[in-house]
Amino acid sequence: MTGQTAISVLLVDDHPLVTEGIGACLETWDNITIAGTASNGRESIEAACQIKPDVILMDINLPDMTGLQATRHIRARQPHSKIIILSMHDNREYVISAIEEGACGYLLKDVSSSEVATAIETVYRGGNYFSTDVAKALTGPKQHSVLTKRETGVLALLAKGSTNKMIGRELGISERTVETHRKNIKRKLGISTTAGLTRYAMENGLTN
Amino acid sequence: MTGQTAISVLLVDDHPLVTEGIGACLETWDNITIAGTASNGRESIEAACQIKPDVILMDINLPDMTGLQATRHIRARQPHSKIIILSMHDNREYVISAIEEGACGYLLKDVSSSEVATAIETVYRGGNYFSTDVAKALTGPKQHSVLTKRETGVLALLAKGSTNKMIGRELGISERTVETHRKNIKRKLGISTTAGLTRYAMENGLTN
DNA sequence: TGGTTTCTACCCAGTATTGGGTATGACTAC
DNA sequence: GTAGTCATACCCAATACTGGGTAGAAACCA
Repeated sequence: MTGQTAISVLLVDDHPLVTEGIGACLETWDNITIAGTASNGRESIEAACQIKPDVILMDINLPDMTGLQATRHIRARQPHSKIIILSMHDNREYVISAIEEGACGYLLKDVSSSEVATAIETVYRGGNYFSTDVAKALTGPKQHSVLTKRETGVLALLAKGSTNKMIGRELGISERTVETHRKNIKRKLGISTTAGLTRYAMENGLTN
Repeated sequence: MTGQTAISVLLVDDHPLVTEGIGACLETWDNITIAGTASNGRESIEAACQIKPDVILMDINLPDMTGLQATRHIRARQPHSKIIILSMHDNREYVISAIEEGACGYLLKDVSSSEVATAIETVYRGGNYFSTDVAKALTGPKQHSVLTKRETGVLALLAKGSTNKMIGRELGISERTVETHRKNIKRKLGISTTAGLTRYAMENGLTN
């Protein structure tokens, strides 16, 4: 610890082992201090408002909501805190949405702890940080984000095993509408079976 | 480090952040030392033969093979090393297979680093260690009814996106029979939808 | 403002799946 | 030699999904 105050960081991940591990790694940096941890979206929002950390390291897969939803809530209540999304799976298709929600950084699963530290420092100083592969994904030849948000939501529930009726109840829309979304998803992806859709969803990280 | 030699541990996970993190946590225990890390199945087998660690902490999801396949190979070449399976996702259905492959422990994603340390010490001393939820799954009322060969075959095709009719043609049996198999599979696994079956098949490596 | 996309919702007829059954021959284990 | 499992196959009625549509309201963009 030098004379200046360290950057306070809030860790959000539902794996205790991961928060503990990243915490242990980051604590070795003099200018970073772990101000707290949270294991789901609701906790992360509460912790962000209480602790008011400089930087939040947010996993994208949380049990109660996605890291992006948590990010939106936190940005609304605690705009001071910079948020870095940490995608432990290889789902890079959220990058655009993450930026839209106000995230300052996006790290893929294959980063080292020193890169995390660099990212924390960068966003703390007001910059943005995206791991190399993410940057490539952004500039690369057109990602197939063909599905709309609603369609993505329907597909995620579909892949979890919900029927059209259940999805309709869950999303507060008619079963007919779900059927329409389902048809459009299949047309857009060129997939005709439920099994195929489930595979697509799993391979693209739409399922937890 | 006391007078006695520390337990040497090999960490296997494709996320550098996870191996670094767990490593940093475990190094705080005097009687545990990280002898090496590997980020895929092939590397883990090589490292196990070279380093001959006392204990191997093996993630179940590796890029080139499953942790169970790696376990089998290592058990054949390096039977001295005790292997603990670490399932960072919630897939506990591998437990039986893990034991069959010769793993000495099985940890679910929601363990703390101290529980990992306990597990390492336990298996090092010749015991077995299963995190509480896993033990529950093993002893619980739920019969781990295994699928027959035919049922497995049907499930694999199902997960590929085939309809009952297509599966019947492919396997040279009646569509009625496929329906029966499908019913039995769903009853055995306690899954009611096609999407659920597809997920199960993918998580259990039936889709190659 | 005006066009486009997104989300919503429905119609219809056809096909597929579901969840109850029953049943028979073959093979396996004790 | 008999009990149990496996693979086969069918019946039936109910439910779910499919693949064509159309169409209005809201949101988004230029």
